[in-house]
Amino acid sequence: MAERLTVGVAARLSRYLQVLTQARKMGKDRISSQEIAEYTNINATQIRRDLSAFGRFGKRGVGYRTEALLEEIRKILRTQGQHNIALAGAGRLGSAIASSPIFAEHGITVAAIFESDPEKVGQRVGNMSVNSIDDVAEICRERNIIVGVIAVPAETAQDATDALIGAGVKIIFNYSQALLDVPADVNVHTSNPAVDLLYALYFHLT
Amino acid sequence: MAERLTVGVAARLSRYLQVLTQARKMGKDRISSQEIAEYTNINATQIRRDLSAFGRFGKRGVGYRTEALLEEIRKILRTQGQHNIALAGAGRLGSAIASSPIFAEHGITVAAIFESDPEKVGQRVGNMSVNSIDDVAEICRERNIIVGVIAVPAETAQDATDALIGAGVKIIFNYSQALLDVPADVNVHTSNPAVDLLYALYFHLT
DNA sequence: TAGATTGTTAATCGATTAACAATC
DNA sequence: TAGATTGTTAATCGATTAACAATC
Repeated sequence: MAERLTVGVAARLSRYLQVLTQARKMGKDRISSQEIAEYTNINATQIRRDLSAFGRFGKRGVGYRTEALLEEIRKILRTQGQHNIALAGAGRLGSAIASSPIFAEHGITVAAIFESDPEKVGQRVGNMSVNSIDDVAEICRERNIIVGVIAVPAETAQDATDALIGAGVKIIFNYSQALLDVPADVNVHTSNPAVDLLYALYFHLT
Repeated sequence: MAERLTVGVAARLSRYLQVLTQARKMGKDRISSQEIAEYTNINATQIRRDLSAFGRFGKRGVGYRTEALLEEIRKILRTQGQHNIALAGAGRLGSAIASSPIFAEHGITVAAIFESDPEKVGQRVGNMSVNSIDDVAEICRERNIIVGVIAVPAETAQDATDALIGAGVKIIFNYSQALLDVPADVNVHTSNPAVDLLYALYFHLT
C-alpha cells in the first residue's frame, strides 16, 4: 500500500475532485492548474505539486484532461466505491439533505432516515420512508452503514449520535450546534455555517 | 490596528469560538485547552499557543474562563457586531437555513429571502415573506447586506449569484454544486458535504 | 503541599511561493 | 516557431509537537 496521505493533501485532492466533477458536467475536456486555482483558492503551483507527486498527469502547454485527472484522484483517494449513509432527522434540514443530488454524484446514497418522533415515522421523504430510531442497529448493519449525518436540533443531537454509534457508525457529520461526546474510535465533523461566515467576514473587514 | 491574522489562525480561532459558545450554553464556567482540543481535533499545545499570542487569558492549573475567553476571541476576530445576510432560494434547503437557530447565536440575521420562481414569491418562510429576485438590489442596499447564501439548484446558481453581486454582495456561500464565476473582489465559499465525506472516508479506510 | 494546566521554548515538518527550464 | 502550461527546484514561512518550568 502506498503512503497514507497527509491531512492537507487529502483535503486539497478532495477539492480538486469537486471542481473536476463540475468541470466535466460543463463539458470541459481540459483544465489547467490555473483554472482549478481560481475555483478552489488554492495556489496553482501547489496544485501542480500535489498532482505531480503521484505521476505526470498533465501535458505541458495544454493542461490536464478532466476525465483522466478525475479518475486518477479517485484512485489516490480510493473513493471509487459506493457508500451508504444514514441520516438522523426528517425535519427541514434532513429532507433537504435526503433530496439533494449532491451525494449521488459522488457515489454516496442516503440509505436510511431515522426519527425519534413517532409522528414522523413512516412518512415519506424523497423516495424513502422514515424509520424509527429504534430500528437503527438492524438497518445500519443490514445496509453496511458506517457514516451518519446528524440533522436534528441540538437538544436531541447527542441521543441520535449515541444511537448511531450503537449501530456501528464510525463517522458522524454533525449539522447541529451541539458538541458531541463520542468514543475515541469515532470521528466527528461539525459544520457550522455561522462560524464559517464570521471567519469569511474577518478577511473581508480587515 | 493590530496585525492581520493568518488564514490558519483565524480559522482556528473561529473553531474555538464555536466550542466556547456551546460550552457556555452547557453551563461550563471553565474549560481547558485539552477539552477544546477534544472537540476541535486541534492539538492542545497549538490552542494555548494561538491564545497566548494575544494575551494571558488562562490560569495555570485551572484553565480558561469560558465567558471571558469567548469575549477575547470575539474581539480578536472583530465579530461583535450584527450582520444581515441574504438567502437565495426558498426551497427545502433555503427553508432549513432560514429557520435555523445556528445564525442568531452568532449575531447573524437572515434578513431577506429571494426567489426567481413567481409561485414562491410572497410565501412565508420562517417569519419572513419571500421576495422576488428582481428586488434584490433595493433590499440589499436598504438592509446593508454584503453576504449572500446560494441555496438554489445548480442550474440557477450562477443567475442567483449574478443578481446578488449586482446588489453589492461581496461574500457568497455556495451550497449548490455549481462552480461560480465571480469578479475578483467577491469571495466564494463552496460547501460540499459529499466531498467532505469522501475525505473523511479516506482516513477511515486507510 | 500535590496535582493540574498554562505559557513558552526549541526542534521538526509540511505548506507556500516564485522562478524557470522542459516541452507540448 | 511562438505561446502556453507543466513539472521541479530552492527558499521561506507557518504549523505542529514534545517537553517542561512556572504557577494556580
